[in-house]
Amino acid sequence: MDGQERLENARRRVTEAIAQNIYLYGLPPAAGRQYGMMFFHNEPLTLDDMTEELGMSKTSMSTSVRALTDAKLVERAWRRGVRKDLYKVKDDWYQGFIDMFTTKWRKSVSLHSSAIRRSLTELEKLLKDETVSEEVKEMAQADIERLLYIRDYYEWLDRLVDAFEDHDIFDLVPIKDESE
Amino acid sequence: MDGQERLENARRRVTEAIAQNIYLYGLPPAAGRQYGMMFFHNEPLTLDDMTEELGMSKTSMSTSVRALTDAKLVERAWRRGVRKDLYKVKDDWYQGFIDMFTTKWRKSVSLHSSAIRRSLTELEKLLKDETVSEEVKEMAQADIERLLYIRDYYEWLDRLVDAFEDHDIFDLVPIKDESE
DNA sequence: TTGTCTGTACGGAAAAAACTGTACGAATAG
DNA sequence: CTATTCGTACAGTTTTTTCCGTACAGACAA
Repeated sequence: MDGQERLENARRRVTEAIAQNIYLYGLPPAAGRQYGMMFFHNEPLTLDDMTEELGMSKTSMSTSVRALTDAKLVERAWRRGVRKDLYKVKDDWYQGFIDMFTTKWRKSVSLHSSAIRRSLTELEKLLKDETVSEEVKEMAQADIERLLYIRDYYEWLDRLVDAFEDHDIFDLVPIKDESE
Repeated sequence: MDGQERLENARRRVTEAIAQNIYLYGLPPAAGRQYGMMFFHNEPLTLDDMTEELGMSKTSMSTSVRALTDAKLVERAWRRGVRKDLYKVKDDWYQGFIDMFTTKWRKSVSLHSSAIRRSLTELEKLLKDETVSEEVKEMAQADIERLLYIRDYYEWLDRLVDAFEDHDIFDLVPIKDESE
């Protein structure tokens, strides 16, 4: 086994690990392989480069590089004299994690919060309604308590996302200082 | 619209929000609907209850309640005199979030760490090899630096998971005190 | 033991997602 | 202006995932 091959082995192992975990970022494994491939290239790559490297269609490269860009894992690069779009991996993985975490959970919080708010007011109204049977009111009361609990939970989750977005999380879990 | 119906509306809205976000726990929407349904029931439910409530097959109920259990979102309950298996939702959503977070990311860290470790030693060996061309060695050197960076990142991620598992996260982002 | 009931493994059907090739709009070069 | 080149929308195909019905193993009752 020559040097080139051993180098590729080392790269492939890590790339495969990325591919198998990229689902945590909501992306399919192929996007992970694409990312891994880009990660080990010094130069920004064009869609055609990727097509050649991975042996997949250019359309696939286009759609998944877009997904990677949306996920803030990849960004466009510019280089004078090159007309094609160039892409490179963003190199701050800590920020990448934070971006993923905040966008995913912020969306979840917002969706749930509005649903909870609406249902709560609807149930409160129901409690005051004379025409509603006592039996239904009891169930509504129980539901309200449940909703108040999860409302608090989502409020906590929102503050958790804040803590990541504002980098307060690094106070609790600091990044290892290189100088140590 | 009568009271019963309005109650069901309120429940359905929240359940649908759950269904649309349960993918964050790695589960399909149907499992989310199942969870939502269970959430609004006071009593633990059997598989047959769920089949009736959701109009889905018993096999589906079985597989997805297992997935929910594995995800620590649901647990088995016992009730004397009932031979069938009973299930209820776990009521600590904070712990549920932590369980999901830790299992998912711990697995990711461990997979990556071992891949990185292996590839690093392979590349180090390659650097010391006389027969390997200088050109390849340069690429290997660049790869090593990249791998050292992400090794630090995963070490940080591991500590982050610790912070959740050990509940240190509640120091940074406290749960709202009910008495306030 | 035999009969009944419960949960799940398994194979196939239905639904969803990923991937490809063609075709076209936008941008640039000449 | 025309010709070329790039990226992506779209429709169709392939692959993967989800869901169902049957059948069976295990537990319990009698």
